[in-house]
Amino acid sequence: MVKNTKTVSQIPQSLSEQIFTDIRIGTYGPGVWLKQIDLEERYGAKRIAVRKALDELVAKRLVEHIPNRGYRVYALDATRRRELRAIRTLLETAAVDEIIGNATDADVTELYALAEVFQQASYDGTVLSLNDANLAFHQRLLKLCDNASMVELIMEMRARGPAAPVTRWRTVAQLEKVNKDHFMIVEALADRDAPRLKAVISGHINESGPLQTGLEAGAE
Amino acid sequence: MVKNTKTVSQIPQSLSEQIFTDIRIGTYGPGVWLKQIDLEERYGAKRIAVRKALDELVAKRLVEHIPNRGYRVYALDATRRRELRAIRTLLETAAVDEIIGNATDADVTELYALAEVFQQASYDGTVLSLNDANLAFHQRLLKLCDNASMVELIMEMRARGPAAPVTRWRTVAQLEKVNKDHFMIVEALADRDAPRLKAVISGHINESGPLQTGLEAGAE
DNA sequence: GTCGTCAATATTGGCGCCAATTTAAACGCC
DNA sequence: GGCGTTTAAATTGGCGCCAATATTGACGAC
Repeated sequence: MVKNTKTVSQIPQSLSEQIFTDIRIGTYGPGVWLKQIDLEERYGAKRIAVRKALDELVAKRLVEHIPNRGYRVYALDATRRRELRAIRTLLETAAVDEIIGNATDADVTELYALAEVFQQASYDGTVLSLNDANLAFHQRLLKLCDNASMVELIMEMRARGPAAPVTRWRTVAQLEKVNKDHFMIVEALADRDAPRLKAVISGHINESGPLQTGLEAGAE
Repeated sequence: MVKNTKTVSQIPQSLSEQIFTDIRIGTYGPGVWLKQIDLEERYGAKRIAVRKALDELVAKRLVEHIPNRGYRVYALDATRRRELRAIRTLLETAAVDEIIGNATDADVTELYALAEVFQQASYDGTVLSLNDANLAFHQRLLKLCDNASMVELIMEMRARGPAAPVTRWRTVAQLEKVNKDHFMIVEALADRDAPRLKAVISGHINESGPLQTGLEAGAE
């Protein structure tokens, strides 16, 4: 129906977005030091650009800056992750009422297609394409929310969460769970069933990356 | 009871905080261009520091950056303000349950004292001291919320809102309303009455700066 | 008199260089 | 042989300079 597969932000990427993507993919794990010289070489960028990008990532809470030491990938502890999930649950379930109120049949059809794209990617896709497909699905869903500021905030909170390989898509079982969730979301939306949609989304946030092993954060 | 009047962040202020304060106070109104040279002189800072501070404020959504044009104070339109109020209402009412669960009698006493400090400042205080007193009250209230990330987020959302003289503390009547709200908040908290506290806070957010005149935003 | 064009001015923004600080290593002392 | 101290290397971070870009004002044509 729709070919919105990986048209998220392909070609014109700023440096901070490139680094962001690499953090998401797992190139730089939690706690890893981001040396300016390395980044200069890797992305073929000048010193100034690297610093600016790093400062932007600090503002986005993805990287922490320690004066005269450098920048390192932020490592969320278990408490922070829990708090973040609580915030996301609150925001994303709150958005449901508006979403359901605005959803047309065409929207439901498109979302179903995007859920299928993700399912396909979960078999033959890379970590990157999985992330893209997942992002596309959720962005399409949130587009139905009138409150644009709320949508931005939700996306920010999603970005703050732990990166991909460490906590998500870790096992096939979890991937299956996510897939199932997506289709349940579409279903609940098709039925205009707000309570069910909220329940599914809540579960999607809180049960997709369960039982954190706790052996991250202490890199280097 | 407590002398926490203006011990918010007095002496060791970063440049971005200084500019932030000036925006809040109304030195720089919405839409005003922040020329780097002017800021250099005003705060006696170097060019680099000014740029870094401005970039930080951009990240905080208080200033917008237009390439090769410069930085200007962000001017929220009516829609954005409404959306922001909705977000704040959602977050701050959600925090109420935890707040009530954790509140001790000592907390209530301290909050009452802070409400009185604000009341005093509303008679003989400057715009700055009013802001400080208001901030102190709300920070003390939020300290009762376990979810530290949520508290941070709420403070961020508060900071994103419109600055002081334009929309808030505009009339004596509004100031009275705010004062009354503060004491109603303390009262509802003393009674551990969650629904009432939520209602008061919701009103505090949505009715304190009512009926925006609409004659801001177009400065320059 | 008004509009379009062009020069002059002002402002932003990138870059290489160097000082300040930290980290790692080597050395010598106990 | 282990540990504290000193020295050397590496990294970060600030700064002045200059090019790129936008804006203002003046000039001239219609």
